[in-house]
Amino acid sequence: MTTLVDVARRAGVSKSTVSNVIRGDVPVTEETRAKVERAIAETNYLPNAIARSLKARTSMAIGIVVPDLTNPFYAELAAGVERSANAQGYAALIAHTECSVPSEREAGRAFVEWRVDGVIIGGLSPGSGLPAMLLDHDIPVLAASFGEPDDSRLGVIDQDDPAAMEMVVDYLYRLGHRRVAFAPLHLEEQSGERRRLGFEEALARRDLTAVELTDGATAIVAHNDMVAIATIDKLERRGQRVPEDVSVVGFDDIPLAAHHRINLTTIRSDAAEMGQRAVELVVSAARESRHVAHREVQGNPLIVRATTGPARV
Amino acid sequence: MTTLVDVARRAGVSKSTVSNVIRGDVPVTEETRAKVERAIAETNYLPNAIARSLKARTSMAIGIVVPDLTNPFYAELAAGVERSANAQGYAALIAHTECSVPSEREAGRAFVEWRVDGVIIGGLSPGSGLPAMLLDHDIPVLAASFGEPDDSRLGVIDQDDPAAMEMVVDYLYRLGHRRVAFAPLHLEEQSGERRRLGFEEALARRDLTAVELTDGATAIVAHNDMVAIATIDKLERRGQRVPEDVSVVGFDDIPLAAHHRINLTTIRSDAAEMGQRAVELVVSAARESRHVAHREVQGNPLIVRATTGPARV
DNA sequence: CTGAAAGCGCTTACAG
DNA sequence: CTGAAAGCGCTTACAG
Repeated sequence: MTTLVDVARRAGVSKSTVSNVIRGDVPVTEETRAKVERAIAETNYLPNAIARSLKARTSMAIGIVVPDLTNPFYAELAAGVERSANAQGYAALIAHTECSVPSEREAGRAFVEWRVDGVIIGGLSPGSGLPAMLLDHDIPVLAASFGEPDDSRLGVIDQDDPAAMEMVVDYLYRLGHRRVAFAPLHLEEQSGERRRLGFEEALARRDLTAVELTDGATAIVAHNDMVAIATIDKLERRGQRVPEDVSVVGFDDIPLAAHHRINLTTIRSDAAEMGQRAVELVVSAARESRHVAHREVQGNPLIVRATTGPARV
Repeated sequence: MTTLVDVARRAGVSKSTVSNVIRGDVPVTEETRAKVERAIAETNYLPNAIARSLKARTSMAIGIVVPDLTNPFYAELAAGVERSANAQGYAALIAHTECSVPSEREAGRAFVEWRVDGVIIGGLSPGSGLPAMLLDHDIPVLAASFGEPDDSRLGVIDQDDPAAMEMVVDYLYRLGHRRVAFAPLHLEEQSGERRRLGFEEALARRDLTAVELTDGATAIVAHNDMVAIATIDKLERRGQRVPEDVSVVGFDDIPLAAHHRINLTTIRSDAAEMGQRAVELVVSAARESRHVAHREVQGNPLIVRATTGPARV
């Protein structure tokens, strides 16, 4: 692999000069610039980012951790992060953790070893030590789509789960539903409990309590769209009709939710834009070598489609 | 951020010694090891991977490029790659290109600047210069799920698109379909043409030629499951029934294809296992500093489900 | 404007 | 077994 000194030798200048023309923030004679550029082109030289990072003390890389790339919500979040990171000149390191504590620990270690300039977390195991670990190593961290601000250094782009659950329960209540169940995530995820709690509190305000999934629910509120879609699958294979026998509502509004054959009532959440905003916040924190320490909440409207209807009497 | 010399100072030894206990391949007194380990624990030290990489001349990172993370096929491929890369101690750098030539160029530049040890490509724009560029920089490259072996240095885990298309067309032909159309990808992708070509050749063998999508097709073969699912959506919104009026077949067998409400007839392809195998091949090539230069073909069975039926007469 | 020198944080022979 | 030294490929003041 050709290096800076190869180029310098070929162009007959010092390596400082080559570095100067590459970075472009030091004036250079038109003539030397031409010589150097020719040498670069001839050797197909591309600077070694590793060496540059070592000296510059910034990796120009940002980490992203998602529980499950296979869930369109996280895929879009990751894609959004990747796109805007690149646009700002950052590389994206990805970790897919399945909310397993060892994976999270591994990802944390890798990210600090790589000295990433920031990390964006899409989901975590309950009580995960990842954010604190990263924060303690002076890496700005932002929790996207979840997160109690238990650590004031943490950045958060949150969803208002309780408010969303209140809307959902209100809507179902008006449709006459009194036996409502919650379909949790298969993974133990941090905000999982928060959604379920919000759901239960909304029920309690109406003097209702959640029923078991298998206990004759007339409506099911799922932790997210993927769970909702899987729930519909199970229900229908058992011969129950959605929404005639049971209503189902999701969370996320993944693209598939709008499909003619799915047509899922759900809570909208904009993963791509969340990813983009997350990068903005993290990158500006990194540039000022501080933590994000900022919290904002995304609005989450209810989208009514065709998997919900009046309660069966 | 604490460094090796901080640890050395605290432990009262040289930095070589600290390095020795960390890497563990040079014998060290039990006593010094203990001192060093204590210093490491007290300072929360984690070695700087960037410095290590610079010296070791291997980044221990592998790049992955996918056209669209949001397509479950690519998401699973990426997840498979990420998982096995991590298992082997490699970090995963991701690029989402949407088959745009500038994104591909950017990704290529970033990967060689980072001196990644190898890259796995899930899809590319037609005639893309990416593989050659990487290969010329001595980075092993593997094309997963597509790829003419136009460059013998390239690794390929291919699908036998012509054989798959022959199976599909054979199956539809037996069901009586004679007016069959192809639904292409919205992105211009390299293997897109190959699938369509295989499809047309299979038709030609039966003295048939493809009809336009809008020209009264009784069956539609889609480039992949996502396209098939979108096609079903369009068809049904127009009031056509699947499969009564028109049959639809996909390619990939993404998890959703098996959903009760979708139940898509499709060609199976195992993205996760392809990702894992790809990492195996690329990592062993990297270790021996050679190109992958190996080609294998994944088997792709036809999975008949409920979006296909006898041709409407 | 250009170049020599120091240094980023490690690893790796090589002495001792 | 332990440490001093050189070097990975850059960048960054600082002379000239």
